[in-house]
Amino acid sequence: MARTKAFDPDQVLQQAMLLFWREGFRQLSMDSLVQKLGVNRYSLYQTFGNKQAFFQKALVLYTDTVFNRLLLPLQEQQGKTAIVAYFRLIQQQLQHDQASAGCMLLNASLNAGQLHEESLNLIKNGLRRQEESLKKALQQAIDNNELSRPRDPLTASRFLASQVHAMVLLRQNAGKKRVHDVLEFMLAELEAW
Amino acid sequence: MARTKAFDPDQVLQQAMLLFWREGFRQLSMDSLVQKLGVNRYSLYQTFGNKQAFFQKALVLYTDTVFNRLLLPLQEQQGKTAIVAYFRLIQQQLQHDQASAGCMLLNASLNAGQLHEESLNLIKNGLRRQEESLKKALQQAIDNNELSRPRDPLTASRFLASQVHAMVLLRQNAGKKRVHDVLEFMLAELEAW
DNA sequence: CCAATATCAGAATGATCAGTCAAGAAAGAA
DNA sequence: TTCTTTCTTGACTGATCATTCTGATATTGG
Repeated sequence: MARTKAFDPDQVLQQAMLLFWREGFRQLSMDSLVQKLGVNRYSLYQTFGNKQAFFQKALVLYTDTVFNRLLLPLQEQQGKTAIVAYFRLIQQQLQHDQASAGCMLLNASLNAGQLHEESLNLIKNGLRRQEESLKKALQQAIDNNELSRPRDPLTASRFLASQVHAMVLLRQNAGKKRVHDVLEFMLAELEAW
Repeated sequence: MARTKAFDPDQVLQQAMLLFWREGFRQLSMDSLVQKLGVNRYSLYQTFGNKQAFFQKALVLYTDTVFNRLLLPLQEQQGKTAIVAYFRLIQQQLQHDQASAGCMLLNASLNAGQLHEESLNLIKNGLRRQEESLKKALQQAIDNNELSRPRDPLTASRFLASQVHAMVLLRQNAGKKRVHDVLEFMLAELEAW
């Protein structure tokens, strides 16, 4: 019936996601995408829509394949164990070279001014899921009497989410070892909770 | 001998600093600066140099008048008291409307790709001063036996600096009350150190 | 009041940006 | 084969960017 695409959209979207993650929406130009993806401009527009839609698709892919996957320990394990497992997983992920790009959701939220509402909603939802997963695990920890002193689960979950964000952002400016050490310190504090 | 400037460079730089702080180097165009400062393009170039130099001057002004000033409690007080006073000052500052712009140094460091080396050095030095001020106060706290258990001052100072950064960044995405609550939580944790 | 000189204003330059167009190439259906 | 549909290509548009030029205009020392 018609000519077939000369590229695999899924694979190209994956590559584009990595680029948007590293460079951000505004910094990454369509010219640059054309060059780095090896796909023609117009083909990109026909396949993914305009730049905003393209970024959004990349954001969804990131959330599904990276962000949500990191939340699994919080959902599959219980209480304090789940929280520690989550922090350990973050610590491990931050040792990868890729991690110097930080978190695509956090990066995007800090440059919220350049984005459109749909993208902002995706970001907000992702971060809300993170906070709620932490809150659920914290509530379990409280119910199981795992904490040495009482803490409000809502504020504590926000505190813990901020801790994770701080480590991710630290990784963008500092080396792996430093992040590992500070996270080890943080885990020692958490053990004393 | 010659005509006098129709504007006060110091005052204009102050305004420009607020704009660069809020909007960032790349997002804030010279067109926009011309319009918002009410000063002619060419006059800006003659007075402050190119955009990069202009941003750098704004960065220096920010460091001198905002960032370093916030470090004073760490230098004027001692040990744990100094640290708590610093966190309290941060908490108070984050209640201002202006604070939703975050920290100019942190913002800039997270968009390091857009900046030139001189600006990056200014940022690195500022953040290093923060970390070292915290380390000094921590060392005092350890020497005075103010901590309930031993902690490595270097890692702990990096941890505390990250805490502050996390709160500042939280303020960019969340409302004042939320930041206040989480910081109150953090101070309660710190009390137990 | 004059002349020297710095400032001002707006237009102009060349680069880069997102997005579009028209013509041709490929792939399957008939 | 031939036709139709979709994809590809590279040039093109108009907007925005940082920076500079030019021709005034204003100020101040003499």
